[in-house]
Amino acid sequence: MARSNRQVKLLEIIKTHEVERQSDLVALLKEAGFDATQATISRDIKELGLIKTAMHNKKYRYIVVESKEGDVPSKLFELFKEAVKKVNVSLNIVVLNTIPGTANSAAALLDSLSISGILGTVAGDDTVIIVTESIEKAPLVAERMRSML
Amino acid sequence: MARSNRQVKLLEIIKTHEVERQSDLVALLKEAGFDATQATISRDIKELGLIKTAMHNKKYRYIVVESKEGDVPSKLFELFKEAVKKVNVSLNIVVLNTIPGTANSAAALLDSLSISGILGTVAGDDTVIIVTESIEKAPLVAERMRSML
DNA sequence: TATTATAGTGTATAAAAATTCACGATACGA
DNA sequence: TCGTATCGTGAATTTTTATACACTATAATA
Repeated sequence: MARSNRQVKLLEIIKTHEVERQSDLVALLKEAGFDATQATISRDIKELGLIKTAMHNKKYRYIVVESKEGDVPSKLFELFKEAVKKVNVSLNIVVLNTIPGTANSAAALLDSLSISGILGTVAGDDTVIIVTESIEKAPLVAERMRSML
Repeated sequence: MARSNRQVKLLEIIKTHEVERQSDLVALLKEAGFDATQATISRDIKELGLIKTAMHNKKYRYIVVESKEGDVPSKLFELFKEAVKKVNVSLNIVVLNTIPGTANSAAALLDSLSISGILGTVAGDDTVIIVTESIEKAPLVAERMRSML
C-alpha cells in the first residue's frame, strides 16, 4: 500500500526537515520516490493530525504534536515514555519492549488513544503485542509509537 | 492597548469555542467588541503560536498547544501544574501563588520558556513575582500562565 | 460473474490564511 | 518642534490549503 508508506515517510520528513508548506512536502516526497499532489498531502496531514505553527524564528513549520485537545491526561504519556524501551515491527505486529511490570500501563494508554490501524493489544509483563489491521499499517503504527517516546 | 486585550480575548474564545477558521474569530471578536480584520487575526495567531488541527470529528479547529517543537521537557510542565495554585495580576506584575517550596521550580520553567512580555521573575518560597513589560502585557502573560495549568 | 460499494487520488477550484503595501499613530532624539 | 523610526492595522493581493467532482481500482455482495 503506497499510502501508508507515504505517510510514514511524511512523518519522518517532518521530523527531520523544517517544512514550511505542503508544496515542500510534495517535493521532498518526490525525492524519496513518492509521487503525490498537494491535495493528497493536505489529506494526509489532516489524517495524521499534523499542524503548522509559527516557530520562534517567525517561520511556519509543520510539526507533530502528541496530546492535542482533551486527548488524554498527559501523565499517561509520561508513563508511556518511561516504560517503553523498544518498538519493533514484524508483519502486522508491533512489539513494544518495556521495563518489567509496566507493559500493562503502556497498553492502557494505547487503548485509551484508540489509534487508527490497531485491532487490539495484549500486555504481558515487559512486552506489549499490538495487532494492526494489515502489514502495511504496522510501520505506521510503530512510527506513531516511536513518536511518543 | 487594544492589541493585548484582543489577544487575551482571542485566547479565551479559542478555548471556549470550536473555532474553525479565522473569519469566525473575526465575528466572535466583534461580538466581544473588538474590531479586527482577518489579516490582524492571522498575525495574532502567529504571535500566540496557535494552531489549526483536525479533530476526531474531522473538523478543523484552532487550539492552543503548550510544548511544541523542542520547547521544554514536559516534566517541567507537570511540575508547574502541580505547583501553581493561583495566578493574579496587579498593574505590570503577575503573581503566582504556589504550594510552599515549589515557587523556584515554577520560576525555572518560566525562565526556560522565555515567554515574550516577561522582563524577569523572582521566586520566594510559595510566591513567584513576574515583572512584565507593561501594564498591557500583564494580563496576556497571566493568561498564558493560566493556560498552562 | 455482474453489481454495488469504498477508498484513494488528481485536477480544478473554492476557501482560507499569510503577506505586501500604504498609512496613521505614537515615541524618540536632535 | 521637527524629522525620523517603530508599531499596529486594514485593504488588497498572493500564497497556501482544503475540498468538490470525476475517475480508477479494489473489495464485498448477491
